[in-house]
Amino acid sequence: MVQYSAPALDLSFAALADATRRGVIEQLGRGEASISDLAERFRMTLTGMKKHVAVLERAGLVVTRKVGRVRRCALGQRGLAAEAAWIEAQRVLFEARFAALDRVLSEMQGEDDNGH
Amino acid sequence: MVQYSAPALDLSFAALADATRRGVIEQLGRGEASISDLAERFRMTLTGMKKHVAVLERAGLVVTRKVGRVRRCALGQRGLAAEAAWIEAQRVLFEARFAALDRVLSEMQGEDDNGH
DNA sequence: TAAACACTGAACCATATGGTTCAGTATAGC
DNA sequence: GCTATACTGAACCATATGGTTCAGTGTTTA
Repeated sequence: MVQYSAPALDLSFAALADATRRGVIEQLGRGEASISDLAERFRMTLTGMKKHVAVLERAGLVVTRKVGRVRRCALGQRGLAAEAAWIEAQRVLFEARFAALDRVLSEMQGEDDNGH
Repeated sequence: MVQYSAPALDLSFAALADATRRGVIEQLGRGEASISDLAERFRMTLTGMKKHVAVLERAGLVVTRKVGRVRRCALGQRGLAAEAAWIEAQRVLFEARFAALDRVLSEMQGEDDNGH
């Protein structure tokens, strides 16, 4: 594979490409949680959940801190702004292209005025 | 791994988690292209690019059709609406949580009125 | 009809992913 | 101090990913 770099969007979209991790984000949106909390809710071993949290943390979507023997997980400050921005920019293009197509189609249908 | 299902968001976020594929989407936003066009622009073999296009197609982000010996690739009708919606919903929560934190912090700092 | 072109598919490779178990380590509570 | 709790790390497994090469297949075009 020979990965030379893993820019922010690579990491965050990859992090979002898993239903469990999206669930974790939704969950943390309702409040902090420990690894145990999350592991129980998503029916998974502690080790498995810790890996998911590590992926989210590496992507900057989640932050954690150790409090006694418990690791508390919370949403990261960075949020999803960059991801939202990229998607919005593309959405505009998607829609622009189909709007253009629609115009062409309606011109082809609009037989009351003659094209040149 | 034992993947039981691959819902739409899994496929599309996974598709977006690669810089080449995001580049292909941006490119197709400026017009249709053949596999050869894309392979050349992204310095890759035809076979490699075809795989990327297949991933985008499976995610519903791109559609292709064969015209003679050329495969023409274009943005898919579905667009990125579902992905944008999920991200926006989470962004609201991210921001709500930090807004709440900010309120707590500024209350702690606002020493002109006494807390109870 | 022969040659060039555009793609396609199979096989291969190295590494990543999503899980597990098992054996620790550090902290909390009786 | 002992025990239960909460996590951590290493090792393992099956499959997926991101590329490649090589050998076709179907289409143009001269």
